[in-house]
Amino acid sequence: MLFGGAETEETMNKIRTRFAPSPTGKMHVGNLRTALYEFLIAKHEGGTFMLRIEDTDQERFVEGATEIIYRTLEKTGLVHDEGPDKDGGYGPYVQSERMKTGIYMKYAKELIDKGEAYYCFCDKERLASLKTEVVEGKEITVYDKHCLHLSPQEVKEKLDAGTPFVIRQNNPTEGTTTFHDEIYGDITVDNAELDDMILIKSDGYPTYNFANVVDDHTMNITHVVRGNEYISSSPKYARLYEAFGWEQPKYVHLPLITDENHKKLAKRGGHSSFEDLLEKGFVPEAIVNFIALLGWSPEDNREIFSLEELIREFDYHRITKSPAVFDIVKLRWMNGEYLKAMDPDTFYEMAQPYLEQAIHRDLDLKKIAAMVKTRIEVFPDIAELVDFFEELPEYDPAMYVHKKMKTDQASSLQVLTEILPLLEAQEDYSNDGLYQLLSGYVEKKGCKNGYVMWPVRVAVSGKQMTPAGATEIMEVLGKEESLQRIRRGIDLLRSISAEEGV
RNA sequence: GGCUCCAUGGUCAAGCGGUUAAGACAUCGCCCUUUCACGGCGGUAACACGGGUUCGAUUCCCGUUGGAGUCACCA
Repeated sequence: MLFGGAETEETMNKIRTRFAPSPTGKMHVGNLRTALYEFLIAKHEGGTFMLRIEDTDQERFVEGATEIIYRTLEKTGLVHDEGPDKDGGYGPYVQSERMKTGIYMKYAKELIDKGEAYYCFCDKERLASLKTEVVEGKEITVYDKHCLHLSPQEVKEKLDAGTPFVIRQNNPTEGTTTFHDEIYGDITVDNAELDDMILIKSDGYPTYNFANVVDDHTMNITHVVRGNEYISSSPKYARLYEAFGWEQPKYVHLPLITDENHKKLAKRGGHSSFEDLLEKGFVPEAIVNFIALLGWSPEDNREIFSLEELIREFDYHRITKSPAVFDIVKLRWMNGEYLKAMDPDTFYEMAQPYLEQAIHRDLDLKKIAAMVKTRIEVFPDIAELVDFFEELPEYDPAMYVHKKMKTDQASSLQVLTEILPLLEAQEDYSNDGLYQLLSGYVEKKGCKNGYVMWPVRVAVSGKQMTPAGATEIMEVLGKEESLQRIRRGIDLLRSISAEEGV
């Protein structure tokens, strides 16, 4: 339930959110989850979801990273309404291009005029000489406002001389600054904690901190949604808004997604990027569904959501505060649910490469796909499930012993020997035909189904577990191969009993 | 270390002063079964600790402890 004022304000001003990644490599799930929530917050209210590329760090720029961003958004269905490729009247949508318009410098100078920022000519050496302490291997420097006290004359001289400079925010040293977060509530810090952060770098590019604020404001972003790691710098952003006299957006800070050691998910470190997950055989829908539930839950107990359903259900007020461990085991389960629900043709299409990699002989892969569909969680699981189709493995005759089925090696030998002629005579090698044949034998024999099915299955697969029953396997294998495998089983069992006899 | 945030089972989580403290994954057991899986049924397992406030705290406040994030001319 919203307060009256907020409600009217929200319904009048259309929500605008933005996903603002920097093209520095892979898209890890933390980023993706941020994008997802930004998308959902906007779409839940019929608002606008925008993509903005933050490429102000030319050193960290990675070739192809922008393409990864586009591809990921496309595959996950997080369609942006505005972006570099979709002008919505707020462009350019790439910060390096925005910079060319002079926008950042213009606003930085406005701040200088107001006394809220200043030129700084300190070089690396001076900065290094500043009071620094080393904590856990990290150097901590607090700028001493040295250049704030330069006279206008001195500033002009240095500028004219072409001395390299940066522009720093001029933060107060007394009092406190408070900003309101939609999830975490009011957060207050002493202004003494606020460093005079750099707004414009010596290469003329704005820092993330500055560009972000300028862009969010000029692009009319209503809800700034971002990871929790930004919460400690948010007071500085709030001060920037104040300094400009701009209205603050709503802040929605998201709880961190961590690894199993409860540490922030690193961009590096393997299996946490969207692309890695795809490679590991996860489907985008499952990934999206899973990360949606990392930090948010619906009112009921439902867990399986399509993107459309998420849009409908997503209320950002139900976002959690505490961090969530990225549990790949549960993702696997969820992925399995998606595979089971998938229509057979789509499943076959996606499973085909994995099947072809495991099986090179001319078998009905479609039938095999249907067998494994409900038994795997991710596609790579297929390989070890179907490898026996390719070739009958060497197997331990002890597999013929099954207490519950009341089978042992002797009984198996007998069963196989007795049914071999029946199978040789059988023309219909369909699952139904074979099942009927063997059932008939069972009936005549007056034994349990498993008493004959078990040894047949073992003979024909050579495996402890298979994705299907004996007759289904034989159907796929065909008459010739099936008979061959059963004869091999008989040979194996005979040689054992001969040994024992001696 | 300073600052900030967080704290319900192994994990994701519901709960928003009075509940037998949901549900899901994982785990264990049973059933079903042409093995395994699927499916069905059931079990083990949690409010970090100490003070308050209150008739009554998992829930509100304070502290302790623990964890995390952050402290760049990176985002």
